[in-house]
Amino acid sequence: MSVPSLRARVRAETAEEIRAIARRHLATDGANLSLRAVARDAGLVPSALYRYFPNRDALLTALITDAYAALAASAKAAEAAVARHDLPTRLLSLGHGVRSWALDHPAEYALIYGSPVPSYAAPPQTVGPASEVVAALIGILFDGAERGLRPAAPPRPLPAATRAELRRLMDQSPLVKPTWIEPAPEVVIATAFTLWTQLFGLISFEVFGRLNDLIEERREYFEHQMLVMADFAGLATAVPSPGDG
Amino acid sequence: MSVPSLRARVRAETAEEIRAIARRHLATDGANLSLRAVARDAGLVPSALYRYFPNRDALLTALITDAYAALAASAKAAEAAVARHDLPTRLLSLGHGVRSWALDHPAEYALIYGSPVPSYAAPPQTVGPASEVVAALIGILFDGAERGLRPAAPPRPLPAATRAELRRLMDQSPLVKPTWIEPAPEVVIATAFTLWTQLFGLISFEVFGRLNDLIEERREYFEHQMLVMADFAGLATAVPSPGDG
DNA sequence: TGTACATCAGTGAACGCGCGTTCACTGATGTAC
DNA sequence: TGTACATCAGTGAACGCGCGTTCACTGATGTAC
Repeated sequence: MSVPSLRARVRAETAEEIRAIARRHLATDGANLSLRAVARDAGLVPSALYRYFPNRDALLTALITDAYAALAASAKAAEAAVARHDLPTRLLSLGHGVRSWALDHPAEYALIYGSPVPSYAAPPQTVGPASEVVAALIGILFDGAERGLRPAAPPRPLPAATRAELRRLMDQSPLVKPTWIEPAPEVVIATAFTLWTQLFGLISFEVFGRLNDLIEERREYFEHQMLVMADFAGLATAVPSPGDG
Repeated sequence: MSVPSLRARVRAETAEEIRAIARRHLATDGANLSLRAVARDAGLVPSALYRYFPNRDALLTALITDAYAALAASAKAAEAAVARHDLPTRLLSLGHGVRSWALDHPAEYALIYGSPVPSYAAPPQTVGPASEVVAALIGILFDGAERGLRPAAPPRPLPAATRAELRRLMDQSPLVKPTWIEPAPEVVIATAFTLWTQLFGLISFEVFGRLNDLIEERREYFEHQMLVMADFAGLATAVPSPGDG
C-alpha cells in the first residue's frame, strides 16, 4: 500500500527524464532553454510538460536545485574519502570534488555559479544546498583550529562590521561551537571565506575559459593553487588529535 | 579635409547611442538582448540597425569590447592615482577600480566575467583588453620583487608544467624583465594569478549575489580580503626604491 | 557658384520561425463497492 | 471477482507574440566638375 502505484512510478521516471533532457539542453541554450525543444526530445507534445512543471521557471528551479545538490554531493564524497586528520588533503580533495563536477557539468555549473539568470529569482530552497561547500571549508578550518593550526601570516584584524557579521552567521548556524582559544572563530571563518572565494574563482576561470591560452595543464595548476591556499591557512601546522584516522 | 563630415559625425553619434541603449538592455535581457527592442528605444526601425552592425553578434562583440576597455580603464586609473611605491595601496586601489566599475555596470560585468554566452565565440581582439588587469597585478608584484618583497609563507615549489607555462607567458609578453634574484619570476607570476583569482572571485561573488544574507558590509569585507592578499604576497615587506613618489 | 550625380541613413513591408501557455479532448490506469 | 466511476498523462489545435534578417524604396547629404 505504501508501495507507489505503477502510475506513480512511471510519473517519477518521466519527470526525471524530462530533467535529464533539460540538463542536456542547458549545454547549448544556457539558461534560456526552450520548453518546446525539451518536449520534442522527450517525445512529448509541449503542453504535456505542464503535467510535470507548472511553467518554465519551475523547470529551471528544479535544474538549479538538482545542480546544487549534485555539486555538494560530489564535494562531500571527495572530502569524506580521505583521512579526517589530514587537513591539507581534505581541502585538496574537497576542491577536486567541486572541480571535477564543474568540468563534467559546465552548463549546470554556469547555471548556479555564473551570471544570474535575468528575471529569475532564486527560490529560498536553494540557499541550504548552496552553502554546503563553504560549510565544509569552515568545518576543515574549525577542525584545524581545535588542533592548534597557525596561519602563515599573523592574522590581520577584521573590520568591526565584518567581525560582527561573521559572528552572527556562526551563532545562527549549526556549526560546531569553538572550544579553542585562538584565533577567534570569526577570523577562522574569514579565512574559510578566502579559501571559498579562491576555490570558486579558480573553477569559474577554468570552466568559463579564462585560462585559455594561459594555462593548459589545468589540473596541476589547480592543485598547486589549492595547496598554496592550504599553506596560507596553516592547515599543515595543525597536529592530529589522538584517535583520528 | 581630415575633419569628419557632418554625415560622419552624426553616424558616429548614432552608433554610440545604439551601443548605449544596448548596454541598458543588457541589464534586463542579459546576453539575449533583442535587436528590435534596441531599435525601438533608439527611435529606429529594426532594419536601420544593419547600417551600423552587420548582425546581432557584431553588436554583442562591440559591447564586450567596450566593457573590457572600460573595466581596464577604471582599474588602471585607480591604480595610477596612488603612490607607485606603496604596493599594498596600489593593489587595494586597483581592486577598488575593478570593483566599483563592476558594481556600477553589473550586466556588462556579467557579460565578460559571467557564464560564456552560448553559441558566441569571443573574437581575438578581446584578448588584449581582457588581460590588462592581470598584467597590472603582475606589474605590482614585479615592482615588489625588485624591491626585495618577501611573501608571508615560504613559496611552495611550482609544478614543473606550471613553471614552464608561466615562463613561456613571461617570455612572449612585454612584461618588464626580471632584474632581481629571487623569488623566481614564475613564482611571482603564480602569486599574481592567485591575487587575480581572488580579486575576480570576490567581485563575482558580490555582483552575482552570492554574498546576499552573508555579508552586508561588502566594501569593508572586500577591502579586508584584498589586504589579506597583500599580506599573503608580502607586499608590505618591499622597501621603496630611492626616487619613488 | 551652380548643377548633375553618387552615396548612404533610414523606411516599411514582408519572410519564416520558435516560443510559452490555454483548453477541450481521449483513453488508459487506479479505486470503491 | 466484477463493475462503475474518478483520476490523470498525454494529445492536438490554437492564441498572440517577438524575433533576426532581406529587400526595394526614398530623400537628404556629399562630391565632382
